[in-house]
Amino acid sequence: MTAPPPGNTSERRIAHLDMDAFFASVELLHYPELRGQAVVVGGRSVDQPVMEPDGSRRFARLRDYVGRGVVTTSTYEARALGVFSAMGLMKSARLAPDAILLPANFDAYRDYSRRFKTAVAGIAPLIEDRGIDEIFIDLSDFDEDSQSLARRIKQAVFDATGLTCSIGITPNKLLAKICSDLDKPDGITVLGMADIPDRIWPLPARKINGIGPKASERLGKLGIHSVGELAAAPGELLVRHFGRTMGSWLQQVAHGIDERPIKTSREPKSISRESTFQRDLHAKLDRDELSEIFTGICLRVADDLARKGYVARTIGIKLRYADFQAVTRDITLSTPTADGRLIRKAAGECLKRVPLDQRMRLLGVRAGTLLPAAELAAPTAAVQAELPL
DNA sequence: TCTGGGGTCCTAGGACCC
DNA sequence: TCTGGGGTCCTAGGACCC
Repeated sequence: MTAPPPGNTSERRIAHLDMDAFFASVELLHYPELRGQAVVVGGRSVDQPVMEPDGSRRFARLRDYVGRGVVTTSTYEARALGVFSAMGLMKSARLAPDAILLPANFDAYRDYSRRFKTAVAGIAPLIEDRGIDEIFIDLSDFDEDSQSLARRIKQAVFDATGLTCSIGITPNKLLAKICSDLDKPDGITVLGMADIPDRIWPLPARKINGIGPKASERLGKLGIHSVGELAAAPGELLVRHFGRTMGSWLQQVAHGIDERPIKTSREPKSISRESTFQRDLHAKLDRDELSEIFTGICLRVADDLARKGYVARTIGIKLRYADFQAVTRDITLSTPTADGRLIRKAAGECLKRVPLDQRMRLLGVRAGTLLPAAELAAPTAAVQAELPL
């Protein structure tokens, strides 16, 4: 490799790889007869397909669903009918009553997730995990041109899983993330900083990772809809409306600037479990049922902590009332723990600090300020020195 | 017939310490 | 009597992402 010219750092090459309709595509591997149909994955306690005497399979339909589930993923055919992730299943049933409904099978998705990540790592090892179905890859050290590199990675993913993905390759994570979405499914998009005015500025500001529904609505009220309009907006206007941090960030990203490095590993910050009830429950009227659920959630958090090897110094609860308003409470312990009974006790203290006159639809427990369990077991010399004899 | 579950990051006020 | 500021921890809420 040649050294970058003085006064000019060499441009990085960052890929974002996004699996196409991941959960739904894994399901289609198992039920190939559903290819080409509107298929939705989601819901709790959705029936597995039933094998008929003639060897065909009978699938649940969206119209038959009753409950509080949401769409986890849908095939492109279902999306064409207006059915997208996070939409309530009851609502999506109105749009696509005949769509096939399959229960989520997370063990299978995790398995395929490992497979595609391993396949990519065989080519390019500098990978940042971004969840079950997407990754960033640092390709800066390759000499190969981006198109052929992308084709090679996509082929490796397909060979390992039978699944397609879409890849964006650009100088940073921000642009790569936008670009992997520009030619979906099964696409490759490569661009450099010089392409920003033509390719990025016409896009809605909402396409930027970090500009969500609230921020894009506030931008809209300022007459800013596209990334280009955001780039043209006076910095002082953005800072006035969004604060200094967010305002200057908006200005940076609108010009495609993003220096965040690829993070190949990271420690978890919190571990939590939550549960939405089949029906809204009342603290007093449904006391026993609620107490059992609460303890169960605490024990699952304790189990997760133990399995992953962490102890937590803060324990918190989350509660969502029937009107969907959410409240949280948390408490810091003097000693970090992964013990289910201590977590239950701490969470119980938190629950006492919350109004319980309204019915609730959700209860959750969170363990935060995590510490590797090994560090608790072996206190440092400094800590030991402070212990009384 | 509304709206899952697992996360991260940011803000902001008050306590408390120096 | 009036006048400080910075830093960190704790807690609550909210935006956002997959």
